[in-house]
Amino acid sequence: MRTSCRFAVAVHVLAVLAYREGEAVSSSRLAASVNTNPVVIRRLLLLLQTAGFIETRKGAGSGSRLSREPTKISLAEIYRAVETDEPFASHSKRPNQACPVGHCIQAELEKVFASAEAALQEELAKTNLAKILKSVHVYCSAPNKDLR
Amino acid sequence: MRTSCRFAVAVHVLAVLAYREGEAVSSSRLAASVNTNPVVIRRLLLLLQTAGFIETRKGAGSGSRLSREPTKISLAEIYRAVETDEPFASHSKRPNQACPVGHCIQAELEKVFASAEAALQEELAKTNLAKILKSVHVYCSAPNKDLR
DNA sequence: TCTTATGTAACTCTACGCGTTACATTTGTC
DNA sequence: GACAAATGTAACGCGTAGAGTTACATAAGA
Repeated sequence: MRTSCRFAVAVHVLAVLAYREGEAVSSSRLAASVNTNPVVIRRLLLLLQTAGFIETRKGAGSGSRLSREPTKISLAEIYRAVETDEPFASHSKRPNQACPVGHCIQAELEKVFASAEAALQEELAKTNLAKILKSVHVYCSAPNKDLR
Repeated sequence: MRTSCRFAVAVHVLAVLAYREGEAVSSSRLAASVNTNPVVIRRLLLLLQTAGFIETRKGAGSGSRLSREPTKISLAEIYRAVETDEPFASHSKRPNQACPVGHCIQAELEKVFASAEAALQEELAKTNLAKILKSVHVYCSAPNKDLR
């Protein structure tokens, strides 16, 4: 199976930015929250910029902040922004076209893959960043504690 | 993303067995249709045996055949039989528990992942092997031609 | 006994994601 | 202008996983 944690980290990062409500957060601080390397975060931030979720500025005291309301960012959009491949992969080599099944199986599978992928994204679209953030607030009784 | 083509190949193999309607098919012939190595097929056949989709016998003239009607084999079952990992992966390292977001983001993500995975499988459950086979027949005007 | 086929181990090749270091560049501050 | 802080980005190493391949022991029918 595909096993990239980009989607998980992307939601995490955006949740932190939403939690900080417009304050600029550096890649180092985001990396400290995710527990990874700042460069990994910066690579991800580029994708989130392209998708229009965040703005990033260079220089001292700068960093990234949300450029869209958390209610306007669905998990499906985040998924599409950072996940390049589809969850399904077809044959690595072309099936034998002389076999009736091999001849048309890929076309059939493509339809199945497409509908499954659509169902997955529709489910993700039901949740947005604000909902995720709400859960964070529920679990976190002391929201003003120093986070890194 | 996860990118194993096991699911695609599994559907392909089962479709060939369904097409052959109970006739024993060797891993070599299945491999020829999929266009891969027989050992790759055999490894997959073991999973399909465990799932109860097929029976396999050794010896001359033997091979695998379906042990369940194509209408009784849904794509969701095939998916679960051969795909070990989930389409989503969480953080590679544990998030910073001192951060409010890091502290509870994984639990929230698990819920999201579970519902998305469920939606995906529900969509796959709408299709079964018989439907796939039907499409093959539609496309294939000469079903008795020599297939390998 | 011979042939055919599976089960399975062991190995290589390849691709990819993550992590890391390094550095040029930009931007704000003193 | 000098300095500090931050991003953008290249380059590399590491670990993992799937696919493909070879080889061989074992089973089963002819």
